[in-house]
Amino acid sequence: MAWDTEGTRRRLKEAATVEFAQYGPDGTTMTRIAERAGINKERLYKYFGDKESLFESVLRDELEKLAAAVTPPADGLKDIGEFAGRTFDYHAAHPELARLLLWEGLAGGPPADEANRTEHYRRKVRAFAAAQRDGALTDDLDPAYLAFLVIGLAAWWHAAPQLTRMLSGLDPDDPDERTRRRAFVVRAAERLALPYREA
Amino acid sequence: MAWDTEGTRRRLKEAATVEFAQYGPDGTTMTRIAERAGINKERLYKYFGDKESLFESVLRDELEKLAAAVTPPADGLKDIGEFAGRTFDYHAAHPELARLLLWEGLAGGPPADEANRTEHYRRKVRAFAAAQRDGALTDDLDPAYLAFLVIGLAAWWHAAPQLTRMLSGLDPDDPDERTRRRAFVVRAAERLALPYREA
DNA sequence: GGTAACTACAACGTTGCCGTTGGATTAGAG
DNA sequence: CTCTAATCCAACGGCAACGTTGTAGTTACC
Repeated sequence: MAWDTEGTRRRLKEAATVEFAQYGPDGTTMTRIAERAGINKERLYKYFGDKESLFESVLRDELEKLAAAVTPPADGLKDIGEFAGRTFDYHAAHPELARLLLWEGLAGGPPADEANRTEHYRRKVRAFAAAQRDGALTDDLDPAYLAFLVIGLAAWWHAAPQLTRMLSGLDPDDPDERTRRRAFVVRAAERLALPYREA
Repeated sequence: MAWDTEGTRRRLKEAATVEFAQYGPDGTTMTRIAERAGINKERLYKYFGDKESLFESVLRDELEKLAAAVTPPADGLKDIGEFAGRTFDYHAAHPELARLLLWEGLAGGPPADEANRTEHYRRKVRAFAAAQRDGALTDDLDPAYLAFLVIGLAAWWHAAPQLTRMLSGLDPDDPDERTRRRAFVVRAAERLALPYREA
């Protein structure tokens, strides 16, 4: 069988993603990551260094995937509901990302890949501000906070799964429930961000 | 000096609250809790059992404090903006609670004190539904989701502190920044939940 | 004064994880 | 075939955490 170092690397990182998302940086063990990947633990250290570096590497990858999958709408955010809906879809399909972000936030250290991410968010804020100037979005709210909140609309469900269960009593994995949540996210984003319409 | 078993208990729990909020259930050590409280570790086990029980006890207490401090408005939620604002104030003044809730959510086990909390939330949802029937709130949105989102409005800042820093570049502890955030929360809640007004 | 409860202190056994190492296998490249 | 590089395997040292225990001192209460 041929050497497949890229495959080895990929399998390790996939396993690390699952484990980190599930158990967090503290609760995850390097041994279990290696076992899940079916690869010797020693490979982890050769490829990724220590646990912290591995976590950052995992998070960076997942953020890149999100950015690639959920492109901002070309029409200047006037369809902000759908944009929020698509962000929600991504998080629903990839719940690991939200969890990784929450672990990172709770850990409290400096964010991984901070420079790139900051630039990415600043671009988003500028797009929101531009849409406000065009009248596509309400100028009643600060664009940075608005962008922050739209992200929250999509991710908050994963941040407090206990609350959703206690509040609604419904299974988050039920397809109907997911559809309802998505519709809510879309409408909430519209109510928040669109200029008031005539009643 | 007189025995002060209640004081000992309280000091231990306060120390545990700080440590758990900061480092999470995994990152917290019983030894450090005892050191912070200035009380021998062995007392922890006599009073609270193992680490998991202590965490649940801490969380239960903090939730009770929130419920006692932020009472639902008597006027049937037509002033939902202020209600959201007061919830925000509480979380801003007691950031431990949000962090404890996030740790709990990420851990994934069954929520501490589930029965009481479920009942508490169900009451909230009924209040929202009643306000919708009265026309004080829009009936465009599911009351459970709406309640969930209003909580999120107040807590999301603490869930993703990296994002707020990268998006706005501002210090969350700056008083002016806090005032702005509060105003945003109030307006966002109103835009979300109040019936459309004539433009 | 004697007894029971509370507390302090220190050390313990056990367990588990991190990150490393040395050597044995396996596969490709010249 | 030989040399190099990737992988596996097993074990290691070091450390820190959990939860317990035994002993000694302190306070309340009868």
